[in-house]
Parts: sequence; structure tokens; C-alpha cells
Amino acid sequence: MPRPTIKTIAQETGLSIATVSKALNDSPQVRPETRAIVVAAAARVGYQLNMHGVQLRTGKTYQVAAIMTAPGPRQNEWEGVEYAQLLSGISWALEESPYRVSLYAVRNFEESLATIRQIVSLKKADGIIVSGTRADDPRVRIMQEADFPFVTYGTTIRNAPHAYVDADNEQMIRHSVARLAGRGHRRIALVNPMADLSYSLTRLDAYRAALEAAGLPFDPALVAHGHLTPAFGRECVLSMSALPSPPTAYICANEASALGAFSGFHARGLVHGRDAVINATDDLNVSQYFAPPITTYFLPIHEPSELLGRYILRRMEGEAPEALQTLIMPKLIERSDDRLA
Amino acid sequence: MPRPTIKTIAQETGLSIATVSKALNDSPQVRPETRAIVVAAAARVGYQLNMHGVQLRTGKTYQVAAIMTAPGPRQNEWEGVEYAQLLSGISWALEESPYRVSLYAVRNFEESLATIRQIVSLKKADGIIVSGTRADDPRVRIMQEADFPFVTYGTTIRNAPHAYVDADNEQMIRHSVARLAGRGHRRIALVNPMADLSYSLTRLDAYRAALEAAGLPFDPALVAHGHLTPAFGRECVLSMSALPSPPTAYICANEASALGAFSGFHARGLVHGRDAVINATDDLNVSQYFAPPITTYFLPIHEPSELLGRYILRRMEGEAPEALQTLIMPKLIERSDDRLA
DNA sequence: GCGCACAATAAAAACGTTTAATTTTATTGT
DNA sequence: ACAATAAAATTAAACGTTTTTATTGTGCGC
Repeated sequence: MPRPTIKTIAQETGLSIATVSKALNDSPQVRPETRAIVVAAAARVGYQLNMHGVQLRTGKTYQVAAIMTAPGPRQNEWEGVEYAQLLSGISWALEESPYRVSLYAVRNFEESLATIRQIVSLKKADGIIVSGTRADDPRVRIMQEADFPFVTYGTTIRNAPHAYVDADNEQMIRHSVARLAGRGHRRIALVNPMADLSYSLTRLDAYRAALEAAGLPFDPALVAHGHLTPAFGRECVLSMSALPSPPTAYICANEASALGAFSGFHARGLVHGRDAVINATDDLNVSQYFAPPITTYFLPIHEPSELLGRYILRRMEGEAPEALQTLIMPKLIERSDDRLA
Repeated sequence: MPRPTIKTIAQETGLSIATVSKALNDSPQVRPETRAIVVAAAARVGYQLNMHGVQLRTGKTYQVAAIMTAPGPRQNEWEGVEYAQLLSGISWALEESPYRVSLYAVRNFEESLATIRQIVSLKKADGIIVSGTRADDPRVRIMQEADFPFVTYGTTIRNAPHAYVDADNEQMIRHSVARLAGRGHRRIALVNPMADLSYSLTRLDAYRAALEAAGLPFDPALVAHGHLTPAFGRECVLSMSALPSPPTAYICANEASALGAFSGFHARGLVHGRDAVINATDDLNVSQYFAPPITTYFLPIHEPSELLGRYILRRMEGEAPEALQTLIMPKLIERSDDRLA
């Protein structure tokens, strides 16, 4: 037996397929009693909407493209980004809707640009979710020019307003620096993401502002930019600890780099809490298992990711982007004393 | 200007849309010269195949469903599964094909079962990739009964033959136990995944066989099953180290649990290399940054994941499942001495 | 009782593609 | 040169929807 269609229901009820279609779509043109008959028949024959017909007719794809920049196969360094949780959060937010998450894995920024261009021009999706935003992001511009619905995970700085979700990096860094300064630290290192990323800039600015507020000088030697891998965190500690006046605190942008920083401590014979301390920002909550556990600003990844899903739905329904902007303040979890020894 | 279709090309060339379609699909029914004309015209007008038309006509979806069992939002414990890399590997393998990866995030086994049932019965995809296989997996049976193409990441034990990719858990555990026994260890603990998972059983069997081969007794107190989180690894160390005759080696099934084991060492005042050692299986290569770095069996996740993508393509083309089965032996990376102190 | 407005339904076209059936054109054998 | 045959093209139908346009039926005022 072939799969039932609206035609099946039409025969079953003696109505036309047009009426059936309208009934199923809650059109006011169809009488409530008729709708009830149609719905009953649909249930009886086990009717399920065939999306392909809808897609062809309406031009809608019912796909939300998630652009995921994953490191290439050559470099298998852990970056500690829980993309899986990010994706599942989005997926769950779309669960009740007819939309599905379509995955576009790209290797770098250029590829993501090309992919987005293609999705927009060939309308391969109805909406796009993209992360790793830059201060001035050409992808955002492309989507805006085409009036294509999208939400970014991460803010931009020099683009026109758009829908976004992000951790409140400014608040977090300000708070973090102030807290460490309040505990006696005068040499605070910033282990920052690649400089072209928007949140890198946000963090740097907040860092400088917070130092100034605390009456501490800014020293460029205490700031490093790089891919947030353990290798990078380790490298930062190895080089900065060799400075004439080494840092007594490291603010790591994620847990992977914090783990690497520990590895650097180990290599240099540094003891956490005595020689220096490590703080982190995280979404994995894995740093509670470090030895010793460290203080982190924790943002459970499912929060922003579900928001991304909900926002893209609303954006595709035409809601204004200005109404879809959220910064979430991560929660401080103090696991170590962090006072300057 | 509306998007060009085969109709556009037909008008452009004076041919019928049928000929255009056949020409673009390399049908032998069309003369090479004609094909050349069509292809040229297509390029000229910037023609791109509209999938919706194809999908409706052929019934094919050109979607590969990736079933991802991600932990729910409530429990945000890191399980160290690099799903992101897994997904991107699949995605890249499909890059040259017309297929896209469609993500289905589920919370647990039951949901994955229901999802697969739905995908199969409503033909929401042309192929399925599923992980977290059980010894006797009902999902596998469903897909086999419907003759639906699929590949599993992980083997099954009591199901009919099917396409799969997996790490060679048996070899790995046999080698691991033999190696530790050769270094003087007589109390080797197995930190194993949940008992219902197929590879849990495989590992346990291999563990017992290897112990026997090494002339060591099997002690159930040295085997633990659980979710491979840091919390679990920690718990294992905390409880097992309190045994009258505690283990001197821990074989952890992934890096997350190994990290937790370290946390347990820290809590108990155990020193790695003196009191006991930790070995792991991993696909992140993050254990090189542990303090100290530990010996691991490393399988770069992109290898199995790209294979998964290639296999599902071949499976969808009708290739026999028996030809699409691969166990990959992870590479041993010795980072610590591991001899019994 | 008659026309009129309006509500409810039906008919038909369209979205872009593939493919079975058919027609036209080219090639071959005698 | 002419059937017979093969090759290459065309015609037309179909996939399952939605939506515009057309038709039918109903209640209403007068």
C-alpha cells in the first residue's frame, strides 16, 4: 500500500484535495465540521505531510543550516568547543517545528563564507546559524544584504544590528580581572582567542578597562592570541612564566587552554595557588576535575544553543533582529582561593 | 530574474526539457554533441539543479540522517565524545555528493529508536548513521527489516551482518592488558562504558581473555561500568583505591574518565607512576596535556568518521553490507613508563 | 418568491524534475 | 531506392502540495 496523500483523504471523504489541504492548514475558508471530518480521515489513514511536495510548491526548504567550523583532519587538537551540545540544543529547539538542522561542516573562515554565499543564493535553507563571528564579519553582511534570516553565536562590532546570542564577555572579563586584582594580583595574563574573532576584541577591551579601573598597568606581554587548544595554553605559560616579572594569574578563554596551562605549570614546576593561579571561562564544566579544581565562569552550553534555535525560528517568521539579541552572563564558580600567595 | 530551470535551458537551446534533463544526467539516449550544447547553455545561464523537484519526482531525499545521542540539558557532564569531529568527518565525506547531513539529536536510546522508526517509515532520509550500538540492537533490526541503508559507528554482536566502522576494541584491550602485565602489574582495573553498549561487552571479554593469557585472576571488583564522564572516572578511583588490594593500573575507556581518574588520584593523594598508572583510549589526543601525560591508544576521530560517510554512500548505492565493515586499530602512544614501581 | 451577497467547496494550474510512451530522424541491409 | 531497424529527440504524465480562480449552495432582505 502506498503512502497516503491528501488525494487519499479526498477520496476517503468525498471532498476535493483543495479542501483537504485547506482543512489541514487551518484555513478559515473551511467549515469547522468539514475540518473535523478531514482531520479524522487523516488520522484514520495515517496521513503524514510529504515535505517534498510542500517544498516544491512553496519554495521553502524547512532547513536551518548550521555552519560549523571544525578543525581539519590534519590538526587533531582539542579545542574544547562542545559543538555537539550546541547542535543538539538547536535541534531540540526546532523539534516541534517542521524545520530540521542541516549541517554544513567547513574547515575555515573562507569556506564558511563560500558556503553561506551558496546557501543564500541557491536558497538551500530558510535560515542560517553561524558562529565564530568577527568584529566586522562579511558573512553577516552577505546575509543582511540578501535579507536572509540568520542568528549568530557571538556578536559583531562593526556590522548592522542582527540577531545574536553570546556569553557576556565584557562583564565576565571585567568581573574576573577585578576579582583577581582584589585578591592581590598585579600581573594578570589574558589567554585570548584569535585576534580576528569578535569576542577576542571584546575581551581585550574589557581587560584593559578593568586593569585601568583597578589601577594596574597594561602590559602587552601578558596578552596572547591563538587557537584555544591545550597546546596554546601550555605555550602561554611556558613563555610568560619566563618573563622577568611573570604573571601570577592566567585568565584562560576556555577549558582546553586552561588544561594546557596546567600542563605548562607541570613542565615548569609551578604549583597552582603558590606560584600562580588559573581561571577559566567554560561551557563544559570539566575544570572541576582539574587538579586542583579551578575557578571558572560557567555557562551551560544548552542555554545559548536553545536560544539560537528559538531565535532563528522567530527570525524566519519575520521578527525584527533587534528583538533577538541576548548576552548571557556566565555564573562564577569559585573552586580555589585564588589569593596571591 | 527568476532562477533558471531546465525549461530555461530548453528555450535557450530549442530542445525539449526531456532532452535537457537527460543530457544533464548523462543519459546514453542523448547525442554527445547535444549534451555539449546543453551543458554549455546550462553554464551560461548559471543553472543549478533544484533538489525539490528531484525529490518530489524520485522520492529520494538526498539526506543522510545522523543520529546523535547527546546528553540532555540537565546533565552537563563532559563525556569527551567529539561528536563535532565525527559529524564533520561525515559531512566532508559527503561533500562531493548531492547528499547532506541532517541532524537528529536525541536524548537517549528510546528516542533514537523512535526517531529511526520514523525516518524509515516516512522515508525522511536515504540513509542513516547511528552510534552507540548495543550487543543486540533493535534499531539495527528495524533498519534491516525495512532494507534501509545504514552504517553504525560501533559493532553489534547478535545482529545480522551490517555495515559498521569501529575501533578495534578487542585488540586494543588485549594489547593493553598484556602490556601492563608485562610491566609487572597484577591488579589491572577496567573503567568500562555502560554495560548495555556493545563495545563494553567486547572490551570486557577481551579483558578477561587477556588476563587469562597473562595468568592473572579475574576480579569483578576491578571492573566498573558507567557513563564515561570525569565523575565516573573519579568515582572508580575513589572506590577501587580503597580495596584491600587496590589496582596499580587503570584502563580508562576514554579521556574524560581518565581525567576524572586523575582527579581521584589528587583526592586520595595518589601519585601517578608511583602508586598506580592510568592508561586510556582516546580520539581527542588531549591526554598528552595531562600532568603527567599518560599512555593512550589513539585513534584520530576523522578516520572512522570519514569512513562512515564513504560507507553510507556506497551502502545507498546498493553495495553489500559485508563489504563495508572496518575495525581500526588505534595507535599506541607511550607517554609514561608504566612499570610497576 | 426573487435576486444578492457571502460562505463553502471544487477545479485547475503551478512548482521543477524524471521517465515511460511516442514520434521523428538517421542508419543499415538488400 | 526502400523497408526495416536503431538512435535521438519529443510529448505527456506524474510526484504531492498550495493557491488562484471558478462554481455551487445557503441564508437573507425585500
